[in-house]
Amino acid sequence: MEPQRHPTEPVGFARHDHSHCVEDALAAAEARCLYEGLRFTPVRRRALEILLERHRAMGAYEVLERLQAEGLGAQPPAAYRALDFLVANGFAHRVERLNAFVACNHPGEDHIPAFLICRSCNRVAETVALPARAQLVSAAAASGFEVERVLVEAEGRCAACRQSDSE
Amino acid sequence: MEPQRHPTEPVGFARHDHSHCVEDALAAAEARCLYEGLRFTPVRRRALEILLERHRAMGAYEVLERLQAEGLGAQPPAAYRALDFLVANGFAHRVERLNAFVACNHPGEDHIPAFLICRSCNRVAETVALPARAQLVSAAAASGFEVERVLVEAEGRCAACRQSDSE
DNA sequence: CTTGCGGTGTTATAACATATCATTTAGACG
DNA sequence: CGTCTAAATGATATGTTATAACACCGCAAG
Ligand SMILES: [Zn+2]
Ligand SMILES: [Zn+2]
Ligand SMILES: [Zn+2]
Ligand SMILES: [Zn+2]
Repeated sequence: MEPQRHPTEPVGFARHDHSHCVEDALAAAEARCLYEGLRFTPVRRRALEILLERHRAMGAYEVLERLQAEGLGAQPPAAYRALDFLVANGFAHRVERLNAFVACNHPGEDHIPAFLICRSCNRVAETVALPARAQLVSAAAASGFEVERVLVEAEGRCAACRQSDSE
Repeated sequence: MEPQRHPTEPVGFARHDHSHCVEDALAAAEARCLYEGLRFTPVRRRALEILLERHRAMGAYEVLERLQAEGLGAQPPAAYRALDFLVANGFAHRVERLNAFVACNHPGEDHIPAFLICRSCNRVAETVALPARAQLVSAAAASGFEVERVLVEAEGRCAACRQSDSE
């Protein structure tokens, strides 16, 4: 119900002060919405908070469950609408491989995300994919294809899971 | 029901001799299965043929429909099993963005596919993503993440669709 | 023959996503 | 302040994609 307070919760695959990262990201989102005239409604705010709390990719129905528990929308469309808003405005990304959503690690930075997805613990780390995009754009140009959006996702195993495997 | 015979049917976004390309790919798959001791059963063979005929990304249920029409399996698992076999052995790829499958353009070549997906006509062209993989692997190494599989998909518009747009 | 394994048939259900229409709310405007 | 409008939400229903689970069959090794 309330954010986890352990100061070294893993995010992506690194440890960090989780309580601050949730608060900061939420505050930043709030500020940016105000600035850009976007409506950061309770459902949307809470949906982002849910993604941030876990710092994992979460399915829409998983988010929905938590919204329901607090009376913020009871049906699938509520969750999808909130998540669509977050994705459309760069507060979160959709991870195609998992049919799931994850809070953005570089909000407000105008970037092309790339994801590292651990197939054991399902955690997701976000990095950037600019070189991949450049390569693809030039490859595409040969056939007259115009690239609008690029999606880069790597599947593998994170350090922690590889470690625990060999134990 | 029977393969399209138009000699300049588009594949990916280029034109080519489609009738031969279906036959050739099927024969090559057959040969490779024989060589590697894989069982190229009627359902699997026909599923690949269906993907090749269209040379588009097809949903599992779309493939299923066509299999059903020929009495080759009536339920979803039949299609998923056949498609899983094709993907596992490199005869086809899964396009995550579309939750769909497409016959491989470089069978037997041990490659990392990248896809160009036209958001208008839904056609898919396959190209290669080696540089993207290298970049990702090195980015991942910093956090101890081991990349096993890389997925690169670009969304945009093909030459034909851009053309017809401006008309 | 018989035993095991891979492939298939079949049922049921899980998981993900959207169309549609009614209702409410927030803000713009006169 | 009222009233209009557009955006957001509520609610119902349904569509789409994917898998779990178990039964059965055929083939080939032992
Ligand atoms: Zn991001
Ligand atoms: Zn892990
Ligand atoms: Zn391929
Ligand atoms: Zn097109």
